[in-house]
Amino acid sequence: MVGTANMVEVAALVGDTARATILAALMGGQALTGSELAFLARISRSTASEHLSKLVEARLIAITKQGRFRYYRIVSPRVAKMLESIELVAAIDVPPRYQPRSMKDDALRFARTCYDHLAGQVGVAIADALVTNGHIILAEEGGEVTDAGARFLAGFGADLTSKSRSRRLFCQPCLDWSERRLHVAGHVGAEICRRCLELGWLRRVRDSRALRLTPDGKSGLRDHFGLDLDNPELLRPRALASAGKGASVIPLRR
Amino acid sequence: MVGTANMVEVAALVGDTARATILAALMGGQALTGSELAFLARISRSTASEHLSKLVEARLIAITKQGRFRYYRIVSPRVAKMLESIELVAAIDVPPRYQPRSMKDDALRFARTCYDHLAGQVGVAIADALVTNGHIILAEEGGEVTDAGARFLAGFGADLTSKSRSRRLFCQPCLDWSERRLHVAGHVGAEICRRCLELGWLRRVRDSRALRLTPDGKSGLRDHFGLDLDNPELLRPRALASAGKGASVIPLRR
DNA sequence: CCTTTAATTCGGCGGATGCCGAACTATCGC
DNA sequence: GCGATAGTTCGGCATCCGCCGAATTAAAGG
Repeated sequence: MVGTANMVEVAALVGDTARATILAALMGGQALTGSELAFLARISRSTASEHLSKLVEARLIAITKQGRFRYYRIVSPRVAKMLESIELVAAIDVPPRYQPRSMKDDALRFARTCYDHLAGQVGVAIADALVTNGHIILAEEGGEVTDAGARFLAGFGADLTSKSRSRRLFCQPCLDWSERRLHVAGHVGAEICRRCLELGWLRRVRDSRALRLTPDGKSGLRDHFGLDLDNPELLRPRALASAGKGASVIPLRR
Repeated sequence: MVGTANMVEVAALVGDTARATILAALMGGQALTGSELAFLARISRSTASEHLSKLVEARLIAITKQGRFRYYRIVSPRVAKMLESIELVAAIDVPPRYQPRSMKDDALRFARTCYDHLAGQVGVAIADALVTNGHIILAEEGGEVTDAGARFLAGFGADLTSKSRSRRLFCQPCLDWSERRLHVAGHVGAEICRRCLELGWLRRVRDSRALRLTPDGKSGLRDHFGLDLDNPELLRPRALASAGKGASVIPLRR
């Protein structure tokens, strides 16, 4: 049967603990070296090398040589989407009561990158705030930036001009597998993530997809998005006074 | 790491030839019995039973008992989406020149069900026709039914009233892995598929996801959608004279 | 040019799992 | 009830493949 044979190969590649750990790490959006990935997956360099060769050959990841280093990365958004969809099914698979928690888990649940955009409680909270304030419309089947939202995001420093296609095309919903709620993906999501890192609101945590919220980020998200991240009720953004009226512009910093 | 462990399990389940064949068969949208699936996957009943137990336990498929028969089906659209996304990556994985062809392949390429909607050349051609005639807007990131499209589809006999949410929410694009072009999924896609089967335009092929185009279907698609399926240039629908003016109503038949 | 570090290749070990047939259970139709 | 058919469970076989360490290649840098 057409397609089936290769589908098996792809799924089998993901269906191994070491390789899945590698792919999950690369889902952080950063390119990593073989040694780093071997360390993260707790396997020897030689074993990692074998896995990486297979993943490259199957075109799930790509390699960039830089001197004696070889950087690996997810090859395309399509592969990232596939991995997300597997994560999502897997997350729902298991009754929540069985999900063990750890410090590391908590960090990931709080904030992380998902290929090129934000996920976790922070990602969901930002999405909720944008929806509450009428900046975007978000549903499982599609998302859209409103006129007010375009102004607001421009003021935030997100560059939405480059991909000029329809407003809807680049604001995609992504179901968060830890929160099981929607967050913003697509070009809009990528820009929000980029800008948060640029502003120093969030910083990458070494050897992890997790992101750490800085004091600047805490106040920035409060002032600009109406989010109080000290409050355990992260999911209840407050409407901004300025919502829809055009937003204050945040200067570039750092 | 949260999520990773189970993602491995899910992917590993798909990453076996017999199980993938079973899942691919169930992607046809019909519930099938264990014996049928054993036959399709060319394994013994006992082996199939083992595989099916695992798939049920992992909640990728569900079971309905009917007397001494047990019918298996894909458990949710989310699982179907995951399988599609794997198929898509797998299809792109392999350089086209290496794809072997067979009679069976050709039937699948021509027309098939994809969980609950149409795929293959016919699926893509219908989507193209709807776009050409201004009935829907379709892009990789989202789809939408126009006012004219709503009238047209109502005339065709598709029931779009039940799910009353936004027009966009139930017209989802789905990238066809054999054609590598978009076709219509979501509620709209499911209704088009249902109606084509109801009208006897397409019929299911035994033991396959493939669909056979009937003479009625050929004339129906020509008259109502402007498609000439005898023409190898399937992908060039003609604009309908009636497009946008409200469409003729097709009576229920069969 | 020699040391150091990154990465690959190879041989061999060991665990995991897909597979079957035979025995067993469940349900139908007579 | 009894035979027939659908499906499950179990034991055992065979194969696959992930893993490691040691040897090898590649590149950087003194």
